[in-house]
Amino acid sequence: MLQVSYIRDNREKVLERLAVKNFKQPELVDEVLALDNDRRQTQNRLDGVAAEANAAAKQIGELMRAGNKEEAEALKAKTGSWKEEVKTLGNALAAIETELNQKLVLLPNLPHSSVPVGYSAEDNVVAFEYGSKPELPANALPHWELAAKYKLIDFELGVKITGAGFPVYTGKGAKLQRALIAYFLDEAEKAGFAEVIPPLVVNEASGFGTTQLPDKEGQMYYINEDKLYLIPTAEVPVTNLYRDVILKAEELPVKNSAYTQCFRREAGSYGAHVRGLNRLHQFDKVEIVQIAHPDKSYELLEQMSLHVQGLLQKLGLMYRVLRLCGGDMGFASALTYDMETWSAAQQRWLEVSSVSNFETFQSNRLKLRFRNAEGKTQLAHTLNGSALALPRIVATLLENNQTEQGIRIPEVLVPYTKFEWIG
RNA sequence: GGAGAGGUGUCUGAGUGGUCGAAAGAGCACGCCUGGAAAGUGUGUAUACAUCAAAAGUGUAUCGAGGGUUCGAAUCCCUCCCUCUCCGCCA
Repeated sequence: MLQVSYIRDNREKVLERLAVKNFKQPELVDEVLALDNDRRQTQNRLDGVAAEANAAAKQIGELMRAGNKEEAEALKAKTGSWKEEVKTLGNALAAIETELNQKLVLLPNLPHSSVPVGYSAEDNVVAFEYGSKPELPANALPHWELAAKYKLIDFELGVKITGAGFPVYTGKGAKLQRALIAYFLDEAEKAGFAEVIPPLVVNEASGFGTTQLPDKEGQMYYINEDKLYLIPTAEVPVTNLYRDVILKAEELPVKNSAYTQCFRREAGSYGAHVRGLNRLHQFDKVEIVQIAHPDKSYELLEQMSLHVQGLLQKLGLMYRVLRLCGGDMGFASALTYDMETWSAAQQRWLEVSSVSNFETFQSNRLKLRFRNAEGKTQLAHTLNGSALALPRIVATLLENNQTEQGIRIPEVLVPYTKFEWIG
């Protein structure tokens, strides 16, 4: 969430930036500022009264110790009104803060100056395109049919034991999953990301820290009995590793990678675009996360983008990089690149990665800070990216690499799969 | 699931009504000492908010969370949360 002090000092800029994000309730900014003003005034008065009451209490203690009971009693008699006022002002302050926070969490992050103006996915800018469309055999199949033909993924079996969107990977399909996970983790390690295996369920505080809550609880599976959420991405547990932490400047950047399964309710999705592996309730993903010094975060974002692109290149996939426009960017992001691979049989682009810099938007909620050169605490920047999400990579691999003889496994994966062909 | 113990600063740990943001030790930082290091020694070492142009300073809050008693709460009372130990179950 945005820092109130920043909004206070940069009202015009905040409004101008929110407009780029196509934010519909700019009036919230002034409401926040008014409440902030209230808050400061109220706290000021409360602090003053509390100071008087504290001083009196201290004096009473001294008088009692000196055995001066009469004066102590006289002073006691005067404390009643302060007590009342402290309570009243305290309640008022709490109410103001509650309202302030309710409004504050509704404000999205401010987009970086390089973010293109736009309203929807149509307005995203293609920043880079790599590779060329593969030539497929005449009888080319979409991945869900390939998966059935070679017995790689059984969607119906998943429906039986769980429901739609929970595929069962079988045979070489299962091995391919494991190979991709291991390959992505190894590549992340080479790039300096330290692997962690976090819990797959998180508490409410974690969901709030990375901004899934309070807004997007509908996207997450919730375990009512224990008040825990199934993670929609490893971003949530991994970034929350550093909640309430003050890092040393020399510890930055913190770089972690994690493979987790991800769970998304994706309520209301249907149709051809969600067929097969295109959209699942449970899927595998390797995520990379960084905690960065504010001066370095954009440089690191570019590095993460290049890391993801390197993976796609080594897998031999045609892809493009999108610079998301303000209207299509996530709530918490300041700058996002989406990577999409070309799915040759479906004849469409599939999003396989999203790399974002959240600046201090998450760290402000997480209270994730570092000690800067002046020895003061300062909010760190958080970044993350998928490197990579498996299902659509698998979809693209199957479709784009299909031949008359079967499906060719990319060279870099063979040491992991231990087979070169599916077929 | 049953029984018990406990939550204090970076850590260990003292503190059962006032002088406690909190002893002591460890750690860490800086200095002295040293040819250099170790040892020794000295000093410092929470966070947030407010006030201020800013810093200094000052005020307020925070000893798991919330509420209560009291002039005054880390300390007493209530509720909740969490952790640990033992037993049971179990990969």
